[in-house]
Amino acid sequence: MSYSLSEENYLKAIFFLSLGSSQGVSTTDIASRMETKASSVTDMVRKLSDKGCLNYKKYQGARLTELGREVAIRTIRKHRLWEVFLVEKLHFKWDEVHDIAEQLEHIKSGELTDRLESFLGFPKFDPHGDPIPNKHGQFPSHSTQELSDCEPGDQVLITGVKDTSPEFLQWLERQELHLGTGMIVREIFPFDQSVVVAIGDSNKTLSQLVAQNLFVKKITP
Amino acid sequence: MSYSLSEENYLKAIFFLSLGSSQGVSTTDIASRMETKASSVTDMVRKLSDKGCLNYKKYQGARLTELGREVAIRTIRKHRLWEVFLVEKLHFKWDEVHDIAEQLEHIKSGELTDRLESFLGFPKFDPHGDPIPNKHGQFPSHSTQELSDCEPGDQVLITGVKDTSPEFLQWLERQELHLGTGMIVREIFPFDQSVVVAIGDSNKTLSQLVAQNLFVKKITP
DNA sequence: ATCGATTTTTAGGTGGGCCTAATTTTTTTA
DNA sequence: TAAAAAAATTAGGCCCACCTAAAAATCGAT
Repeated sequence: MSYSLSEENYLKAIFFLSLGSSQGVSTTDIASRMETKASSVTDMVRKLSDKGCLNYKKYQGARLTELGREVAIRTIRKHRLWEVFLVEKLHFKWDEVHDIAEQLEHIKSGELTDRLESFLGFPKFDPHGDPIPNKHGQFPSHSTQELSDCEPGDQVLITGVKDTSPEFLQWLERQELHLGTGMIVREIFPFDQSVVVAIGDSNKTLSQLVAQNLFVKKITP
Repeated sequence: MSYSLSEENYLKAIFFLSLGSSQGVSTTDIASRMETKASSVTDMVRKLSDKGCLNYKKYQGARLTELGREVAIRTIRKHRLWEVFLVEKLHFKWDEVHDIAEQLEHIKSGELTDRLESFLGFPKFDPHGDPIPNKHGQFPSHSTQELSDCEPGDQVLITGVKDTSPEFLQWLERQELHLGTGMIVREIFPFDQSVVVAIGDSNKTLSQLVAQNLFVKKITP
């Protein structure tokens, strides 16, 4: 069975919307994420259901089947591997790769994906710190601890970003905050939840919004 | 202006069909090359004409405009660069890359193409010996001398193949005939035009059909 | 429980790219 | 040069992915 570009994009969207809730995903949420109309979603959800990728009953939202999950994960895998390629090999910046990877992820060839993975040295995370599933669809474990949930005294490494928009990524770039950057949480201001961190011998103040979008791993020194 | 996958494929087909004749390209020829129906071609040719890629008058065939030529060459450039990537970096065999490159050639990003070219070291020829246009659309010169047109005594290098079908490429592989392989033409049998060549210290007999599909460069020792 | 708001689906339409069948134009050949 | 053959176009329809507008189902508040 083969899947169109649109089908793959819908399955990916539904996969992400399903994370952290065992409920079916609503038509509206899918429409909002895909930037289409609810009626278009109904059409596609029905079609994907016919193809065995979704469980769907009218007015009850969509749930991925095992098959749908596989297709979604395969697509995510390709997307993230291509992002690594674009950054590591072609020296794109991490805020420039999303749109191109969005196209590359639909190239059909399992052999290509696996060879690309090998060529890249079996990376576990993409340039934004998101985990890359292996060819069996298993994700490496990764931190989902947000900087905003840390406490003064914590020593942490930046391991990923929740918001991967070019705007946020470029801002991080200008602040010299990268994956792997280590810092110590000094203080959290109660009135706006902004976070003061020490990096090397200088301090930086990060807004709550920024802190909520940085994934970190605590290191026990 | 953006071009769909189909539009790019039509322009590529018309480009190749235009080579070596300044006539317009017939609907039938395009249909045959694209494996579609003549009526579909009429539709698309009209559309591409509206877009300024073709000059087309009813019943008179299609001629590429400068714009159409640019789009075609850009697509060919991408195709051939990706083929180099697949063979050189991912170690695909030369008979395996066509279908994948056929998909990759439609990825939209001039920046990607140029960075890929640089990453690959500005290759001049693809794995089948076909010339890769540079970013200005200029093709490097290459040999179009067929082995079948050589004469006994000629020393030649294989520089390309005319037929790039997997069948032919695999056959060459099994015969240990590669790009860059050098040989001396020993004899051409008049009754079937088959060619005897010496490679190292052994002789091989190549059928006329094979010889007509091998491009060579004569070397003056 | 019912009314109103919200969500979801249905109905019907659009453009892209393709098809078959019928028709028209051009070319070939007798 | 007229008839036959070939090539090209038109007419009309299909499937995909999308849309708007209208209808139906569900949810929430009183």
